[in-house]
Amino acid sequence: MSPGEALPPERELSVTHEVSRMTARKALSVLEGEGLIFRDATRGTFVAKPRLTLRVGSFSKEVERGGGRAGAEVIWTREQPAGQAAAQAFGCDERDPVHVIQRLRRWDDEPVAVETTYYPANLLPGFLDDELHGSLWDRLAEYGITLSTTTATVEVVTLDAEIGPLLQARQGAPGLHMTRQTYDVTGRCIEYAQDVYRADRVALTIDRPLHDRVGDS
Amino acid sequence: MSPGEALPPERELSVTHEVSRMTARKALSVLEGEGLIFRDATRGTFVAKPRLTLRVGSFSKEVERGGGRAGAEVIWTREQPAGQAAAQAFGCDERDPVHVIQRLRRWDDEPVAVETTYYPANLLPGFLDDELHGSLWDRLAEYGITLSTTTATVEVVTLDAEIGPLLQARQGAPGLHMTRQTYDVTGRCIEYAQDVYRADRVALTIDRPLHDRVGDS
DNA sequence: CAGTGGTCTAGACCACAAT
DNA sequence: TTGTGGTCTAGACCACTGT
Repeated sequence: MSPGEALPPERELSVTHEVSRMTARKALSVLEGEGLIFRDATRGTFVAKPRLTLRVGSFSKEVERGGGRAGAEVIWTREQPAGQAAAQAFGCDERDPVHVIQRLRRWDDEPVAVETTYYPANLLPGFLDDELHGSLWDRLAEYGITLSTTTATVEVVTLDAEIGPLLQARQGAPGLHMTRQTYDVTGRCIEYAQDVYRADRVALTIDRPLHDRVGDS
Repeated sequence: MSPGEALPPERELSVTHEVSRMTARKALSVLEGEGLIFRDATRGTFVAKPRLTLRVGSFSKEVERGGGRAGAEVIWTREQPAGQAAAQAFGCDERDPVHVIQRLRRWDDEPVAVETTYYPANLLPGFLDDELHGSLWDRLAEYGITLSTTTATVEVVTLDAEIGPLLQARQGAPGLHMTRQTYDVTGRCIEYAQDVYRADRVALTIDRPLHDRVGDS
């Protein structure tokens, strides 16, 4: 079947396959989790488009498959105390101020990720007052910051009542949670980020030189 | 609650919270997907240990959290025609022979991943005849191969009837599927691998230098 | 209004393990 | 035998949408 094509209604599937509707729904939920189909509460169930493949760090120019238009929409910005997680990343005090930016990342108008990014406020005065729709790394360059390395941790989560609606996914849908820290050439942590991707719509890809630690698969 | 502690039975939860058992099960399934609890069909429901954190592309010496003992158990080995996916990775013909090794990776005796690895057979005569429990990359070094970079793609899958039992997970549990290609210093693809992790038990971490492509977050 | 998926109920039977 | 989770049933009501 082709993307966009409609599947039979759940009630019809349950009759034709001689199972209860709950059982038919469970089977469809597996396909939904795999990203093969999607459901619309009022219209029905449809074949999904293939997953997008994004590079780690989610860079707008670096989408592998699924051509289209990238976009980042600012949901909110805030200046606040760092708190425990960001303070640990930056090696600062929990009360030190940080800039926080939450953005919705789209591909072809389809929401694929919610990105919450933290920066030390003292390094970046006025950072929140200017353009935040484009590349934040380009903005950092304006402050004379040269980035060097990223470390990221990925795990599977369940989309909650806060993130799910932003991604137009139902609560309970599978998500990929990525925690990122980006360092500049002096080894200082400049960026701390928490990204949540729609796991049914996205695959992540990573290039990694093995440099001096070839070793022990 | 502490790891290993038992939760009340589903039937009891459904009474005390005044919901049907199916509804209680659904709530528990969210916690199970998050890796916070696990269920044993005959013993009950228990609080899980924290997830392990593994580094991408490497293993035994590189576990971040969750100290314990790593192990790799060979499930099977095989010499076969490359097939479409491996041929594309190696840039060879689909009929060229490859060595294939499937191993079960454990941490503290707990199965965390199934790893299926492909190597061009002509480069590695006798590769399957020797020790395969330890580091395969060390074995490659014996053939004079120096590895250089890895590229990996990660996506969320549902564990099927083949992989699920190997990981001692029930069918339908969430998994992380990683496709890896490792290249040597001449730019030749040496290793093609398909890994499946228990998503409820594992987080993946990646270090990545940004080198010459700082860009456009 | 009819039709969709989302949710929930109150049962039922199963396999399995411990007692 | 008892108790556990795993599965399934045959309904029900809801919110929402398009006609």
